[in-house]
Formats: sequence, C-alpha cells, structure tokens
Amino acid sequence: MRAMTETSPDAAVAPPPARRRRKDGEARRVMILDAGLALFSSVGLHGASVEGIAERAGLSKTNLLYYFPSKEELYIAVLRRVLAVWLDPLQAFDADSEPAEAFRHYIRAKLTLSRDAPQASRLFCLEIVQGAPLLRPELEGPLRDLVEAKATVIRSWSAQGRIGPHDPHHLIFSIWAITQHYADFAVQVDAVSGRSLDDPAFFESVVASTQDLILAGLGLNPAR
Amino acid sequence: MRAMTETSPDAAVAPPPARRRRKDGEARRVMILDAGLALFSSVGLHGASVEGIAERAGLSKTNLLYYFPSKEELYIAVLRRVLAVWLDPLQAFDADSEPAEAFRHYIRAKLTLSRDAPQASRLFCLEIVQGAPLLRPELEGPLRDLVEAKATVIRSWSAQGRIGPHDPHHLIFSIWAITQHYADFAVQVDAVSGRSLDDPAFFESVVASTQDLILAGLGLNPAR
DNA sequence: CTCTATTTAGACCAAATGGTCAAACTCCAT
DNA sequence: ATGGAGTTTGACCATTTGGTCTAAATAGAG
Repeated sequence: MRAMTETSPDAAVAPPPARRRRKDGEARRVMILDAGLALFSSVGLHGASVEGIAERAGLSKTNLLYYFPSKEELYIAVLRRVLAVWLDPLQAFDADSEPAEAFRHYIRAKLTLSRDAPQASRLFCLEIVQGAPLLRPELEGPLRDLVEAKATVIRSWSAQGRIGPHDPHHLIFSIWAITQHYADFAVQVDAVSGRSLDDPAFFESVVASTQDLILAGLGLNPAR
Repeated sequence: MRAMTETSPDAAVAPPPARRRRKDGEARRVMILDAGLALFSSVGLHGASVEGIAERAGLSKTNLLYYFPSKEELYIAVLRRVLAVWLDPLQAFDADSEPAEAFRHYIRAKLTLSRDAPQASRLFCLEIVQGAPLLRPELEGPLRDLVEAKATVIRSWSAQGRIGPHDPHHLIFSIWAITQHYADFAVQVDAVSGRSLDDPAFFESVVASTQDLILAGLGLNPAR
C-alpha cells in the first residue's frame, strides 16, 4: 500500500535528487492523517479544528498546514485512506471458493475491520450519512462496479442452485449493515448489551451469529 | 407530552392569567425544530449555524434564540423528539402475537420509518456514531430496559420451541442495522443500486427480503 | 382605546478558527 | 564551513458565529 518515493532511473546524469525531506517527513504525514481520522470520526469535519488535530499529532497548526494546504484537503486525504481500507474486504470476496465459505470469510473480514478500525468505519459512516458529496463519484464508479461484479457471482451461484434465490444487492447491504453496526453503533451496543467487540468472546459470538443468519437466509443450513 | 400550563385553582381571586402567547407560538417552535432537524441531520451539530436554521425556519436568528436559549438547547430538543420517534416501533413490538407476525410487523414498521423519517434516522445515527455523550443516559436507561423486556419475550419463544435458538440482542441489532441502513446509507444504496425507498416497488422488495432473512434466521421457513 | 406582557428585529460583541506571511532553523551536498 | 532547499514557528488577519442588549412592534384583556 505504501507508495515508493519515485527515484530517478539513472543517477549518473544528475546526482540523485535525493529527497532532502526530513527523515520523518512521511511519518509526520501519517501522524497527521491518524490524528485527523481520530478527530474527524468523533466530531465530524466541522467539529474538528485544525489546531486540535495539530495538537493531537504533536505539531503546530502552521506546520500541519505546511503538509496539507487546508483542512478540507486533509479531510479528503483521510477519507481516501479510509475508503481504500473499507473496500479491501469486498475485493477479497472470493468467487472461486464455496459460497458458504466465501460469505463466512467475508463476514469475518468485515467484523474484524469493525473491531480493528472502528474510527475508519465511523468516519465513512458520517460521510455517507451526511450525503457524501465528496465520495459520490467513488461510490458510483469503483464501488458500484465492484458490487456489480460480486453480485454477478452471487447470481450465478443462485442459478446453479448452490444457494437459494436472493437479491444480491440486499444481501450485500445486509452484511454491510450488520457488520458495520458493531463499529458505528458501538456505544449503543455497549449501552444496551454491555458488550464490545474488543471482548474476544463477544467478537466470536457476533461472527458466528452473523454467519448463521446470512447462511440461513441463503438456505444453507449451517452445520452446527 | 405537552405539559398543561398550570392554571391557578380558583379564578375568583385573580382573573385567569391566560397565556398571552401569540396564536402561532407553538407552530413556530415546530418550524424551528423541523428546520433544526433538517440542518443538523445533514451537516451535524457543528456544521449547522443558528443563522442557517433560522433562515430555513423563516425567522431571524435573534428570534430563534428567543424560543430556544442556545444552539445546544435546540439540538437537545430536536434529539429528544427524534428519540421518541425512534423508540416507537420497538414499544409496539407485540409479545402476544405469533413470533413470525411480530417480527414481520416490526421490520415493516422500522422500514416505514426509514422511508418516512430518514432525517430523524440520520440524526440519531450521527449522534450515536459520535459517541452520544448526550444520549448515553437515555440509552442505558429506557432503551436498555425496553430491549431487555423484548429480549425476554424472544427468549421465551425460543424456550417454547416456537423459534430456533438465537441470541436476542444480536437479532435486534441485526434488524436495526438492516432497516436503518436504508435510511442512513441511502446515498450509498442509491449510488450502488440506483434504487430508493421512495420507490414503492423497491420498498416492498426490501421489506420482503428483510423479513425473509430474519425469519429464515429464526428457523421459520417463510411460506412464499 | 389603552396598557402591558410578549414577540421581533437590528446593532453589536467576544471568542474561535481557517489561513497567510515572513523570519528562523535544520539538514545535507558541495 | 556554507549555501540553499526543505521545514518549523510565532505573529497576524479576516471571517464566521454563538450569543447579548436595547428598542420597536404587536396582540389581546379590560
């Protein structure tokens, strides 16, 4: 995922215009992005101040603005990273394995993400709920195409009788909804049930319950 | 909900200190609450300005502040209304009817709410995602108790063998997640599938799919 | 019609905040 | 060492914004 800093092919012509960047230049950007994610995901774009983010990242406001020209630009950069992470599990949805196995694996991957990257999930949620004027193109382009590809696979499974008939879109939406619920609505889950995904026992029980629910919906009686 | 204005016991001593309130005083409050809901649900608490809300409600900022002493107070008032609406369907979850019927009815009620009050759903979502410091007590008190009551019913159904074994909390969370997804993530649903709950055909298909999924999860083969 | 409690609006204020600028500092290749 | 590119900082500015204050307008009871 980390991009190489492009080095000039031949160092003979000109002495390698080596990055004079401060050794930790890239590390600082990451610090800022992390701080931005933390703040944006908990108080939103408008609720977070540049100064607050800078403080959390351990530098001055002015210095932050040196790395990112404006708050909006930083926000976009944070969102972009989040989107990549968010898309990852769906890309890994495996069309070649058994349907039951593919769904089981996908559900576990999404819930793992909800456990390990809840801030990313929440920021994504905030952005979508508010209308995502910024993410719209991404959703209508890459995401839509990706979903369509997976939906085709699911439909073919259905046609082969390997799973019961079900609308692929609704199926995918349901899995997204349930798995992300445990990250996005964590405080509600905690308030109502007193549990958190950080508790390994609870995590496994959520994985199992979700898998059971979806597989049952597919007409695949889970053998348990 | 609306409190009676306390009238002095005997009107003989003093002439009834009748409210001199402008006839449409209450209507204006509603206008403001509606405008607040619209703005808060689309740009969040921090993203909405008092002036903007006032403009949308058709009065001056100062006048709005006359009805609600501060932005936060208005926000709380809006949230309170939203919470009441949000809780409604769960309270109506009927313990006396057949399990399948109760779930079918509940799912339809929640989806109807997602269709007819998407702004309320989104504001609730925003608040929870951001940690709901304000709603926390409500969640840990009334909501938790209500869920516990319904969970008990579900467990008893399970014990009687009327539905398959399933963790009631996860079941409820799943229903919430799926049904609210169609309101909260409407732009994503639209971007990916091109459909909206406002389309009656789509609405019915979502209701049916969700009911099928949940009932299958309960081991109740829907007769369809 | 008058008198008073309620309502409305405009001017104003202080704090917060996004962003700019020029000066200073840190490296590193020469 | 040193010159210049890259980095960091503090001072500063314009705007937004939540909220106050005062005064005008208005509605209804008598």
